Amino acid sequence: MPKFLDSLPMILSRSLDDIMPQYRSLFQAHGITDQQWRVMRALWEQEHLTSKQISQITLIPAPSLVGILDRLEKKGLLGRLRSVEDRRLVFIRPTKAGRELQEIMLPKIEEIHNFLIERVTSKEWNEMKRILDKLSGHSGPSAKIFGTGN
Amino acid sequence: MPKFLDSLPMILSRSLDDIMPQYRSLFQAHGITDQQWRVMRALWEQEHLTSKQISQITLIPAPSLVGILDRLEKKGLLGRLRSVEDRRLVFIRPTKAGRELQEIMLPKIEEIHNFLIERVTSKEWNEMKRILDKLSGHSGPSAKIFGTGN
DNA sequence: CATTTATAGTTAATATATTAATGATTAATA
DNA sequence: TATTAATCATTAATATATTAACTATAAATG
Repeated sequence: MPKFLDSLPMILSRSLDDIMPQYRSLFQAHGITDQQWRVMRALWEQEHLTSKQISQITLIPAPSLVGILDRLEKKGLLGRLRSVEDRRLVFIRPTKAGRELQEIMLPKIEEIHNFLIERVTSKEWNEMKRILDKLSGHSGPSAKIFGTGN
Repeated sequence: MPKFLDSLPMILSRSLDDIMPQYRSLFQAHGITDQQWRVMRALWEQEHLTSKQISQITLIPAPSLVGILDRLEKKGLLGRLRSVEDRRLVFIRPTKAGRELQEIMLPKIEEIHNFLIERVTSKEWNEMKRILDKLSGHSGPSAKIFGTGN
């Protein structure tokens, strides 16, 4: 295999390209996009999040999030509310329709997830996460010495 | 860890978000983007590729590739040439400037690559690739029964 | 208290992803 | 051979990523 295809970015991109279509057909069936689902999903466990928090949880960059929230708001799936204590903050909450969508989609999402991870053993799954974490620099010796501090 | 963050898309996206900045600063220093480098890199081993082939190698979707090739052509890093045998094909070739950029950048890219994989053992690196391949459905029993045929 | 500094959300400009459709060309088939 | 089907590159429309800059607000500091 040429080295190019064996680089970490290409390996990860290839995996994403392989698995995302299996999720995407579900997203499309419900009229939302990958990133729009990420936001709705983030609101499942905590339905009182600021834009900043959603950005951090979903890994969606803040400038992208603005438009995504706009579209989800227009679809009636969530609402924005500016904080009164700190007027810089904007709280995001799912609407009734948003919560209903979450409840309909979550089981199907978990089905896909289970279908995927059934391809490996529980040990392999954990190994993969551990190794990826090391590659990201989140563990190992250097991680304890140099921290980004974010 | 909440289940959301433990999904395969989020795990892979997180890893990409962690490692790409290390490459990106190099790309920026040479005035190109991630995807533009992917194309130039693909032309390293075979400098006579069609758009279709580049799309497959780089995982860049064909419609995106059009603009990327436009910009690389405008920067004088590659040229397009329509095939005479099959006039549907367009051959892509790096220019002299393009080959020079490849030669300058490749060693630095490999430096970053080595820096990253030094975080894990050779065994772990291969394990990770094997497990990701299984998750993608490229190995294991099902892969031998159901093929996409593409 | 006045000024500086930091933070959250946003806008702007450019590049890329996604899906569908189109034009030109070639291959397959009646 | 005339027609149909398939293929490659491309365009179009919408959504998102990336970087820089900007606004409003709050915190820190002199």
